[in-house]
Amino acid sequence: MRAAHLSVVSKTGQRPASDIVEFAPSLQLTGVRMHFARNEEIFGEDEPAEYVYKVISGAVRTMRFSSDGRRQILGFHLPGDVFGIELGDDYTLSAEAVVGADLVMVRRSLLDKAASENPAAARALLQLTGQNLLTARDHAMVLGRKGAGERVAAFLLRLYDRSAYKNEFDLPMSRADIADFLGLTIETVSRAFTDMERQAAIALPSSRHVVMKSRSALLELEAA
Amino acid sequence: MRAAHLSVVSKTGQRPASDIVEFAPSLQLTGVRMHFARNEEIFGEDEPAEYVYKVISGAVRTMRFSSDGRRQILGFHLPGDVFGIELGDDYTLSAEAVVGADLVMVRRSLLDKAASENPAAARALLQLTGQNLLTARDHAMVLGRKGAGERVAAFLLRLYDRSAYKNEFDLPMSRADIADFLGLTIETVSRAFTDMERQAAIALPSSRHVVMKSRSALLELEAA
DNA sequence: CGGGCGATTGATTGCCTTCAAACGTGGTGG
DNA sequence: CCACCACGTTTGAAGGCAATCAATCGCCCG
Repeated sequence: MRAAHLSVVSKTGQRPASDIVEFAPSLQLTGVRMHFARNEEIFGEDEPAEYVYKVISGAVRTMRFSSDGRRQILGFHLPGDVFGIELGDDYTLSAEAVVGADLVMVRRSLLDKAASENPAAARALLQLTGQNLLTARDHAMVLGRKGAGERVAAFLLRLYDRSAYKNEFDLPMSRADIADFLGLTIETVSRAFTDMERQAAIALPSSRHVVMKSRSALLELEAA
Repeated sequence: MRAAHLSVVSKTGQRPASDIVEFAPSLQLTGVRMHFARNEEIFGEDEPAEYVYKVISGAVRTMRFSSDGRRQILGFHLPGDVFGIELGDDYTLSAEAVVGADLVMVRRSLLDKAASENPAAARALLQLTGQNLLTARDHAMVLGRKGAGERVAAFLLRLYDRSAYKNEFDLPMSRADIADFLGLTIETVSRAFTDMERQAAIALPSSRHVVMKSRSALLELEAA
């Protein structure tokens, strides 16, 4: 599983197809489209950072582990998102497919070359990194200063804003993923969902499908 | 206080002096040296991001506030550190001097110009942003998955590693600052210090002076 | 010497975790 | 087709850790 992408053949047997990744209007690079199965590793921490990825469909989680095995999910990546950008030689986090996912992988050397030759490309790369930084800081705010209910509300609101703006959306990730993203436990996340349903802020036709019943109620629950 | 830097004269009456900031060996820009008094605001969130700063002496905290007033400190900046880099028009966080601090402030337009004209400068700017991202992710790990004692131990270890490598060092910031950085309360931080002293991992001749007695003990306390 | 602020310590509360059990659902094999 | 199993989720009960509330201490400065 670990080296699946090195051979450019996923263990699920998908054939690669050439594709184009648009990092920005002025930065388009060719890559290879790949499919990863649910829970399949895309890359691991400390491996050489050879590729950059863009999500076509599905969802990806990036994460780090502490020495005693605790997992912190640093982000979820949805269609259109780019992940796996590194400045050093190795990945500083791991990535796995949350559900079956189609990705385009672009050789990192291509991106580096574009950035060094083309100021607009360099600018786009900086923008992407800067955006990641803003997101990480927002998340630090959530982790450092919000209670359980507030964290889950913030999570749903952010996911809602990122989804194609419909009144309802699917959660690609499990309660365990959400818990490890928010610094909580599975049970606490589950209870928060139940509470929000009880308060008629959302409805849960199934555990992975969320109906927004009152965005403003969620905003209040987010509090901070 | 808020607009102190716009006139390039601190309210403490220091006269500015021209100075050079080295962002990287290949990126040196001229700026103005300024002094900020303890707790003086350097810039505020949503203000135009007109300057970038480098710490000459003292210490600076960058932070954000939630709507209900809770404060999250995102980082402490010590001599040699650069802060205040933004990609958008406005600052996305606030900065204050933790103790009296000498800073060099460089017009952001100078940095942008250098980055757009000089690939090495663009590279240096990207590196700085990327380093900030790594730091933010490390901190997310601390906030999301560590207990109180572990957080304080991690904080001390990181500060120790950043200090001129001596066996002891001063804490420029208050317990309240540490608490708001680690997502804890003043009391919990204080108890963690007391515990570490009791376990002979550190000594506290005064509340702001730390003597490293056993780095390995602290590493164990950091656990994750 | 007094005042004020930051830090420490103690007592109690409360929220989240932990431990435990039951539920539901999707997939598989009989 | 249905029984059964596995896994994810929900729910309940109990415990623990950090927050809160409260008081004292110590130190710097006036």
